[in-house]
Formats: sequence, C-alpha cells, structure tokens
Amino acid sequence: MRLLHPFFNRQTETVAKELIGKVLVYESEEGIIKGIINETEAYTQDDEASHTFKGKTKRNEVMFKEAGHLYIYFTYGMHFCANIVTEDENTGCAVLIRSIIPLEGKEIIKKNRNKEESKDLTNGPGKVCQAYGLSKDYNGIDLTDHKSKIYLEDLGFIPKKILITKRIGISKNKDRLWRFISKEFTS
DNA sequence: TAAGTGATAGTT
DNA sequence: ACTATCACTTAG
Repeated sequence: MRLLHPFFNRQTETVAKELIGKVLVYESEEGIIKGIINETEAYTQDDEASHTFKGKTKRNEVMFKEAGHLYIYFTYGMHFCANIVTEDENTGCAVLIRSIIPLEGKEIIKKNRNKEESKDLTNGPGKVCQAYGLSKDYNGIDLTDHKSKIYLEDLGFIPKKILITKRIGISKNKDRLWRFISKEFTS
C-alpha cells in the first residue's frame, strides 16, 4: 500500500528511520522501477546543514510544502538529489534518499546509469536520481497524490539492523547522528 | 585523494 | 558582475 500524508507528517528523524525498508516506486514510460530504501538522512530548518536554514528561496521552496512532496535539487554541476518533505507545512524539513537496493526494472536502471555491471548502481543520492531518471522536472510533485507515478510503498521489508551515523558530505552541524542505514532486510 | 561541473545565493 | 559554496561521482 502507498504511504500517505500522515506517514510523512511526523518528526523528520522518525520518518528518516522508518523510510528504511520502504520501496520507492516509479511507473515510468519504459516500465516500473522499484527499489528498497536502505540509506536516508534527515534535514530540518533549525539545522545549519539544511538548505532551508536561512529561510525560503526559489531553490528550496518545495521543502516548505506539505509533507509528502518530492524535493529534487541540482548540485555540483551534474547531480540531482531526491528528498521527501516531512512535518507540517512551512517547517522546511525533508529526508534525503541516499541509497536504494534495486528490486524491479534493473535493466532500465542500468540503461539510465550507462552501466553494464550491476555494481554501485544506486548506492548514492546522485546515483538514485540518475537510475530512476529523476531530474529537476520532478521537483515539487506530491507523492501522496493517487495520480502520481512516483510514490512510496510498504511491501513488508523489515530492516535487520539500522545503523545510525553522522551525515555525509556536509561542512556544518557534522556531528548530528541523522543518517540511517540498513545493509540487510527480512520480509 | 582530487578533479570535474554549473546552478545558486549572497556580496560588490 | 563576481565569488564561494555545494546534502556528489568517478577514476586513479
């Protein structure tokens, strides 16, 4: 079943942890792509590392929408990263999807990633977007809308053990333990 | 470990 | 206009 607004409209840290094991689905033109989320990070407005720390801008405005919207930003001149908005409207919080484990549509993923081998296809936030074909065009869509071709689903995967660590690639507020990872799942 | 890449936001 | 920074990836 599809995850709806109440799931996302909770404390960011909680949503980040509970998204581990949920499935990111995209019903693309080329076919269905599904993957188990196995790494996330939390970002809130009172957090110096967050895009929203200094308030609303053109770039981050989606993070101030209602929980369950998709925030996609462009960075380092070549990469997109996908986030899911959390908490109440106007709070500027989101969860970054850092990694997934491909379940379905692996051929499409390989093609999108321009790779032959199945190694390191989706273990990084930029890689996940490239694998799913997500770009700026998808910024701001509502994942909880039943018409949306992109959504999250609970297929019953249970993380074996959730690791909690510091976040990656940030220069401020480095010590906060807001990164969640699981290597294995049971169903 | 380091270079590549260009939009973004803030400053002149 | 100019500049610093950037929630990254890849190759070496």
